[in-house]
Amino acid sequence: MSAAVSRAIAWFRRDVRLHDHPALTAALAAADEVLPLFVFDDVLLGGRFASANRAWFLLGSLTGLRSDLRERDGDLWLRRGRPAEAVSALASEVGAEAVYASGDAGPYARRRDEEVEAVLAARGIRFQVSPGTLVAEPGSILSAAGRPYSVFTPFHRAWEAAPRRAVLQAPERVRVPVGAPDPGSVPSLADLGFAGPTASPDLLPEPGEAAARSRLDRWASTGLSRYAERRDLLAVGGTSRLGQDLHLGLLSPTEVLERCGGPGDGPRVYASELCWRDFYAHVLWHWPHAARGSFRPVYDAVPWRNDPEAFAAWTDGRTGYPVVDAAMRQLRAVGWMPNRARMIVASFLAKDLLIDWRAGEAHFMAQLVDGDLASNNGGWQWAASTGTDAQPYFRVFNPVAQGERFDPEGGYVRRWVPELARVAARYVHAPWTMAPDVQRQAGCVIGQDYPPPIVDHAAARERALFAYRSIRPASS
DNA sequence: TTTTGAGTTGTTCGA
DNA sequence: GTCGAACAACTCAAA
Repeated sequence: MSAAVSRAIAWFRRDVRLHDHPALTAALAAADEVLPLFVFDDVLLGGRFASANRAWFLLGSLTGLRSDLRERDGDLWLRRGRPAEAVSALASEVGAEAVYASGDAGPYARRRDEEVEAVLAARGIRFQVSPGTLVAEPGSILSAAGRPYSVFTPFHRAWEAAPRRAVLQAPERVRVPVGAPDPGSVPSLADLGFAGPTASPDLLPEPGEAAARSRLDRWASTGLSRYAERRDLLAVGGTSRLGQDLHLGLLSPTEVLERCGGPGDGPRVYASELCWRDFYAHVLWHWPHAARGSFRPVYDAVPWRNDPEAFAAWTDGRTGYPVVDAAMRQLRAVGWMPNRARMIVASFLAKDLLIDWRAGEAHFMAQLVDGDLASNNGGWQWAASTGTDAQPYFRVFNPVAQGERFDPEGGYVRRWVPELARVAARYVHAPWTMAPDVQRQAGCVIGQDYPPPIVDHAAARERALFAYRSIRPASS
């Protein structure tokens, strides 16, 4: 190695892309030779929120990143272990002067990066963090009093007013260090400890940046303009389906926001959803305790029921409420469900079944190909009325009314609950109301072909209201 | 410091 | 069937 040649590592984490990548761009600007690296972190792969579906999506996306880098004379180095050790060992081995990475606002990621920075600093290696996983950097959106926001609407106003960085080009060439060690091969899912994705692979989104970019192209040119009217319609598929691409950073949220601009309600409402993603990441940055318990600690006292059978009925999609069961079966089959369905099943678990929302949060993280700690946690706490800017606790979704409103023809429930295939629309969200002869004619006898409701919604609602009221400090 | 207006996504009840 | 009010007070953000 010549003394005149400077070297850096570009450490990929939740930014598995080449387009609009500030950390990679900074590394390439600062160093003559850049070594792209991904580290399989056993803490994440085996942690409480590990997911075979996301691991599958990650592996496919890393394969894509490696081939994209190779097309640019580069490569992708793969290591496994504790990041502080793996990154610093490789940095020393190749004589890197700096390590560049995109910031990650999660509680574990912050601790990990503090440790990495310290270990690198002890060896005289700089650790530089760039933006790239959120539109606005955590800590950058504050009220006039300098305090973080815990209500969405004022956050949204400040977020819209904040300056935005420019979208960056993908590099044309990535020159890697001469004589660098073996890059290593992409492991199998089994190597990472997973038998296989829990969803059917042909129903999971195609991994990789190229596939994500074509999803973005299609979304920006077709679905986006009708997003506002169609996002909640369960049978329509009016949402972007870009969640996994944003979670893994196959797409930069800044670029997605720029591509999805324009007049009309569709772009406006979609941009606000990107803002929600930032909002919940900022909330966890400022209040990391929310990752483990209620944002408002008083709600840790809700008397949740321990009911493994009811929880299993919920995860299996056999609660007897068609829209809940359809959504839970879709989740298991394809590793995804639309946001409206997430709200319905979350409300059902937390309110109708009065089961701790954290059990539902964990189930979602195990299954969702787009599972994201901050967004998932924020959504669950919203549904359970325990979070920032939560819905009032006395709002309890009625699963029949939600079904009738957002799946009026019943196409969604019939697709995922085939027992209901021949039930007429007027009964399809409450099949137990069919007279016995109608049940027989529809091939859906309650208690035989399809379960009766696991709880009576009206009674369950009263139970939830009582339970939540009981822990209010003002109540007597 | 005090005050005031506002707060993603609903449901139920009674007129 | 449609409509408005009640739900139950609370916290936040900003004037």
